[in-house]
Amino acid sequence: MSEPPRHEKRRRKGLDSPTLTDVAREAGVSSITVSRVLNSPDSVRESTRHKVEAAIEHIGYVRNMVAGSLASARSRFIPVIVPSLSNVVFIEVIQGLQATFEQHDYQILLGNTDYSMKREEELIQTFLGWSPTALITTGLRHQPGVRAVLERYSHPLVEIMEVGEAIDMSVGMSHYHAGHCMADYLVSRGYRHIVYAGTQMDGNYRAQQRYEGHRDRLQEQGMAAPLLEWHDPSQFELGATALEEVRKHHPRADAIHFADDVMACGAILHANRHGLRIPEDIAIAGFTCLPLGQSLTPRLTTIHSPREAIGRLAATQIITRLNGGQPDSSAIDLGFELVPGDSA
Amino acid sequence: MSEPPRHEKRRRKGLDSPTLTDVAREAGVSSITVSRVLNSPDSVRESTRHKVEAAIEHIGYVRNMVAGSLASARSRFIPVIVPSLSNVVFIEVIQGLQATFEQHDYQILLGNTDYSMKREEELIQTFLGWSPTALITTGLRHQPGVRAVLERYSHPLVEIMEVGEAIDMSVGMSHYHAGHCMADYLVSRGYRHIVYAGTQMDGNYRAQQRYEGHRDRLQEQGMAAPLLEWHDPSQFELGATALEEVRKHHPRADAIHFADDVMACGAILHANRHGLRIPEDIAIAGFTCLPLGQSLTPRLTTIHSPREAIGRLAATQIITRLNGGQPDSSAIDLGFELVPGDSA
DNA sequence: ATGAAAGCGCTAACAC
DNA sequence: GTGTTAGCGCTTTCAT
Repeated sequence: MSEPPRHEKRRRKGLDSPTLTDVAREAGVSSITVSRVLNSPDSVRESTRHKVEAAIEHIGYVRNMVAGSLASARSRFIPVIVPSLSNVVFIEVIQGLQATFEQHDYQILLGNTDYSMKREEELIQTFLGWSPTALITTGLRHQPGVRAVLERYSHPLVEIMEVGEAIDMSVGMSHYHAGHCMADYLVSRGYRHIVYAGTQMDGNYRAQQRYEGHRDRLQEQGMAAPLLEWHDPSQFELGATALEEVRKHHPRADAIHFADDVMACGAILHANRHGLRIPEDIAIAGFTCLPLGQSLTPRLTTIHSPREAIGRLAATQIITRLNGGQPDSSAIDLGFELVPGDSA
Repeated sequence: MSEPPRHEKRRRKGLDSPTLTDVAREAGVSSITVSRVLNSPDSVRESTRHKVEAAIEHIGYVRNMVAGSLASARSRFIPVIVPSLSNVVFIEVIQGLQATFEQHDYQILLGNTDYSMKREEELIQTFLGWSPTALITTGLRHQPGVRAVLERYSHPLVEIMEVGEAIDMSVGMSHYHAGHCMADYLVSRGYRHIVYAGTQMDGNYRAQQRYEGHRDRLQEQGMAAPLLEWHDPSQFELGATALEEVRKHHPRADAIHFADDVMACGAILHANRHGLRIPEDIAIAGFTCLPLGQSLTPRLTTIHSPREAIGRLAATQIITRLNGGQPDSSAIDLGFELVPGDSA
C-alpha cells in the first residue's frame, strides 16, 4: 500500500510571511474572525479583537490585499487616467483625488495618456484587469471601443474636466464658456484684433472648445478669430515664440488669447526681456490661473479653473456611490472665474 | 437518501465576466495553455496560440490581474514613495519612472508622505500588502521601524535623491556638495554676507544637507552662515517674504542662497515688482533649475538637479535586477551642475 | 508542447 | 458574535 503522494501543505516559494490563518492560530480563533477584525472591527467582541490585534502585532502579520481583492472581487484600486503629468492642472486634480481617497483607503492607479486616445484604450484595458472599485478618466470623448467598454462598466465612473453628456457621472467646467467669457472680456476692454494661440489642440480638445467659445464671441462682434497653433508641449519658450509670430504675421494684433497660462506667462517673460510693453504694445490673456501669472509684472489676466475642487468632488461622488448613496447630481459644473490682471 | 447540498458552482456575485477557463473551453484547450499564451507566448505552438487569441477576442476576455498576482505572489506593482506632489522635482522623477516602467508593464503605486516619516511607515505597510515587485522610496533616512521592514524586504529596493549608505540600491546626488558648490560660487563672486533661506527644512533634510554644505564653505572662509527658516510649503510668496525679512533683519546681506528655485524665483519676481535691483542690491541663488528661473530677468543662478535621470535610472536598476542581472553599481551618484545666471 | 491537480490567502454565505 | 465550508481566477508543479 503506497501512501498517496504527500503534497507539501507549506508555501511553494520562500514566502514565509505569516497569513491570516497563522494569526488565527496564534489568537485561538478562526481565520474569519481575524478577517473581521481587519474589515469590520465593530462586528467583533472587544476582548476577541484585542486578542487578535495582539497576535497580529506579535507575529508581524502583513495583510495580503491581493488575496482579499480576489476573494471579494473588489480591489480598492481606483484608476485615474489623465492626458499629461507635465501640466500642473492635472497634478492638482490628482492631489485633490488622493487627499480624499486616502482617507477611505482607496489607492489611485495613475495612468497617463499623453493626449493619445489610443493609449487611453490600452490603459483602461489594463486597469480593468485589476478589478477596480471605480474609474476616473479625463474628458467626455473616447474612442468608440473605449466608450463601449465604459458603458458596460458597472461601477462608479467619473469623467472629469468637462460638462456635458456623461456616461455615468461628470465633474468639470465648460471650456466653451470659458473661451467665450475671456473673448467677451477682451472685446469689452476695447481689443479689436485678437489672436488665439494654442498648442497640441488636436489632442487637447478642451483647448479647442475654448477656442470655439472665443471665436463665436468674436464673430458676434463681426471680428475675425485667427488661430495660431503649435504641436509641441506647452512651455514658456513656446509662448515667446507665439508672441514673435503674432507680431510678424499679425502686425495689427492688439491682444493674444492664449490657450493656457504657461504660454501666456512665457509671452510676458519674453516681452519683459525685450522691452515690449504689455498691455500697451500687445495685451495677453491666459487660462487656468497658475500662481506664476499672478506674480508676474504685469499680472496676467486669466480664468481660474477649479481643478483641486474637481479632484475632491470627483472623489466624493465616487465615495458616496460606493457607500450606497446617490449623489445629488450626476453632472457637476463647477464653473470658473475670470481673474482680471494688468496684462489685458 | 438526500443528496448532498448542491453548491452553485457559478460565481457568487453578478460577475459574469469570462475567465481563463471560459476562454480555454472556447478554444478547446486547457486553461494553463491560455495562461501560457498570455505570459509566455513563445512556449505555445503558433496554431494553438492563434486559436486561443481568437477565443479571447471572441468572448471579450479581460485578464484578471488580481488572481494572477495571488497565484504567482508577484503583482507587477512598484510603489513609489515621495514626500510631495507640489514639488515639480518629484513629478519629474515620477515621469522618468513611469516612462520606463510602462514599457515593461509595471504599474506605479503613488504614495505621498507630505514630508512625514510616520506617513512613510503607514504607506510602506499598506504597499507591502500588494506584494510589490520592487520598492522605491525617497531619501536614506527612515524611522527605525521602516528601516527594519525595508532591510527584511527581499525584492529590489531603490532609495532615490541622495547618495550614501543605501539599504539595497540608491540613485541620486549629493545635496551637501550642491550646497557647498553654490556657496563656493557665491564667495568667488565676491559676496560676503550670504543668508541661507529655506522652508520645511525639518522634514526636508535634503535642504538641510544643502545648508550644511553652504555653511561649511562659508566657515572655511571665516564667514557666518545665517539661516532663515519657514514652515509653510515653498511658494513664490514665501520667496518674497524671505527677501523682505532678509532686508529687514540682515541689512548688510548681499546675497540670499535659497533652498529651492521656487522661493528664489518668488524673490526675483518680488524684486521686479518693487524696483529692487538684482544682483546689485542683493544677489539671489536657487537650487534645482526650473525652467521659470531660466526665463526670468535676471536669469536665476542655480544648480541643476538630474531628476528625470534619477527616475529613469532608478527604474532601470530595478528592471535589471528583476531580469536577473546585477547592476553595475548599487549606489549611483548622478551629480549636479551649477548653472550661472545673472542673479548672482 | 500541453495538461491535471493543487493550491495562493483571503472573504461570502450560511450555519450555530 | 463566531465558525465552517467553498470558492475567487489564476499559476505552480509535475507528469506526459
